Amino acid sequence: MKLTREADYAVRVVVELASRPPAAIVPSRAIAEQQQIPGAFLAKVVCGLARAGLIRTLRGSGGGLQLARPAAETTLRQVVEAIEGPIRLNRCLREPGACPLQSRCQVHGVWRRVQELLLRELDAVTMAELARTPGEPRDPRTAGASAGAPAGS
Amino acid sequence: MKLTREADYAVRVVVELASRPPAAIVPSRAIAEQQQIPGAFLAKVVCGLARAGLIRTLRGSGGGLQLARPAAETTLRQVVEAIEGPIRLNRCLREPGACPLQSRCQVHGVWRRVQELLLRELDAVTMAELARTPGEPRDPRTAGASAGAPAGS
DNA sequence: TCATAATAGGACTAAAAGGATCCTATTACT
DNA sequence: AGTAATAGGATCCTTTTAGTCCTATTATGA
Ligand code: FES
Ligand code: FES
Repeated sequence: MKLTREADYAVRVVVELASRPPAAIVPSRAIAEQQQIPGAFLAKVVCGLARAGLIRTLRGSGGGLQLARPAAETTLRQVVEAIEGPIRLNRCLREPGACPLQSRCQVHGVWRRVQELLLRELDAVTMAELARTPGEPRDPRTAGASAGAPAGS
Repeated sequence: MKLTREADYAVRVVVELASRPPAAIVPSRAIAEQQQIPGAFLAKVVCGLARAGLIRTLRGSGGGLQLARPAAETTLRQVVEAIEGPIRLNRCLREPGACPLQSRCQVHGVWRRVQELLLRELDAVTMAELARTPGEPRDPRTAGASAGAPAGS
């Protein structure tokens, strides 16, 4: 019932890319330092993101990572599912027929409803929104654009 | 991002108990058959539920499981958390300070909001509601206490 | 052009959690 | 007291997760 570490890192990577100028090429090492991700582990995360088509990678000297699409067109759900696969709260929601009791299972409907709610929520958040730093002004120009800033923990 | 199997089983156990007469004593074997849970694994699930105080166990011949409280007073969240521990979508929501970036992390607020939503939803569902079978009538023979071995399959 | 340095890509290994099973202690019934 | 039925806990195996290492690829500069 919790996000994997890899997915957490993935989100940070995309947010970091989204908070830079569009189509900027950023070496993964810079992202690792900025977001406190173990450098060696980052490679694996990047691989998953690239395979899902969310980012583009450029090898060789002067290479790095680049958003494949505008940040506003990538949702939080897409990033998480790129790493973890489709979000299904329970096994029977992933493989219909896995549970022989499904027809008379009273809880099934609840899980499905909650999952739908969760997905809708994650779909509603785009990387562009997350890129606007609430407390720390990364880019001064966009400082006034952000709406109500949620309070930190 | 998915429920553990053990928690899934736990919910079924409590629902099964809730759908019988109040304070009924049901041997775990009957529950295992009714809910298609591996009999040997069920012991572990039961142990967790009993330790959390959700059910009461009676050892020895004629013993079995029993709801510790009225079904209406136990929520879906309580059952899940009894097995999995507190529901926290991300590590930084479990241990504040685990992530050094928390102050400037843009995603944190989103996770917290979604988690809050999820918890509220699970809190709103009681075992009594789940016990009422929506469309399918439960087998009348097994509605009583521990009579004999229920008909197989 | 060729050597070199910088970079991502994928294979590999250790650790943790999940899933399941066995055996033992306890109770009631005969 | 003996016996059968039942939960409780300890234990083992499997799967997933987290992390590291090495290799292939590309641009750059001598
Ligand atoms: S069959 Fe899906 S939750 Fe029970
Ligand atoms: S610090 Fe909690 S999500 Fe980033």
